[in-house]
Amino acid sequence: MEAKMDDSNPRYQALIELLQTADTVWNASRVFFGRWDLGPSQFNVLNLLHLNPAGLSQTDLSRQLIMHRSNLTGLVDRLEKRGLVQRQEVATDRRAYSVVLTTAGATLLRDILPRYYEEANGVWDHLSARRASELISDLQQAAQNAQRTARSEC
Amino acid sequence: MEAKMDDSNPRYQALIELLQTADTVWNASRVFFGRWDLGPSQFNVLNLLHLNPAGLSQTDLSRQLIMHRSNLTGLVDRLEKRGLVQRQEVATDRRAYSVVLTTAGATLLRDILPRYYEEANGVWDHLSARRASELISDLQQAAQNAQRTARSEC
DNA sequence: TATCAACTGTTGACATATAGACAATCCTGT
DNA sequence: ACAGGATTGTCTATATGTCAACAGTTGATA
Repeated sequence: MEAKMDDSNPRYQALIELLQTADTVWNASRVFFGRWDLGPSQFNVLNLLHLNPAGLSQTDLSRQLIMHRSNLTGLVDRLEKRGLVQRQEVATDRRAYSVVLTTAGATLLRDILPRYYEEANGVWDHLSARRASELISDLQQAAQNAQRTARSEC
Repeated sequence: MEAKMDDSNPRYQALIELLQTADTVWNASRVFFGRWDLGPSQFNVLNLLHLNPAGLSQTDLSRQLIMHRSNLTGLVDRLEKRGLVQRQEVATDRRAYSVVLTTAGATLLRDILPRYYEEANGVWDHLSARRASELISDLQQAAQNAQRTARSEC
């Protein structure tokens, strides 16, 4: 017996709820980062560079952020204009830049991160650490299924 | 004892996973709707109009889609240019339009919806209907927490 | 070595999102 | 009746995302 497939199906509802919740969380993060005049994507770049002090190429960044490399041009432009990151030439490859955090960028990030973790924690206040782990694996499975679907589309 | 708040905290991981999964699902939906040359937002508009045959004003649409009304100008423009929706003047309010599905729009939607429900179902294949319901309430709670946080920011 | 495919960052055209300002219109309270 | 505040859709500027095309660079192979 196949599951009923319409807009009253709980799995469909769960998908809608997933998208809406993520949108709400994303918007809340936009408000949060607004305090420092940063977008969530700008923060993600800073955060990645913080985890990779040696620097990352724009293509590396685009892969980790799961977005097209052309986005990184403007994203890094704006961060560089504010002096938070810096494009460094790579001796071994004249095509690529190594994007690194500046001192100002690192300082800003040290200000943001503790509050960020605190806010993030608050979102799942009602969840035990154990349930959080279950949730993670459910979500990962869903992402895999969605990606499989998308690939089979091509 | 406070929970440890850094990037190894399972609640933080769950938040990151939520955002990544939603992004993956959203991208998969973009690929899916690409078959009909529609963006997910365009589909959402059509879907809402399908549920409201009497039509909705652009402000109504913006509220249900949780986005700024100015977005609806271009969104409805593009759908109207393709003949999928129509702006109808409202007798009782000369400021507002009533946006309605055209016959072509309804036909297109009837083609899309069954396949859409099927794909949506596939994303949560691994979840029982019962677990799906639990997931929904967890997500709703998270959305509430995030929104509360965002409001207290202002 | 010469060539050619793959990769790098940039650009342009476009879709989608925000925010703020605007004129036209509506509604409410006096 | 009318003044003033709220609402509606649109416009602009800006940020963010897609994709395709591009030139310059790299590297592998004949």
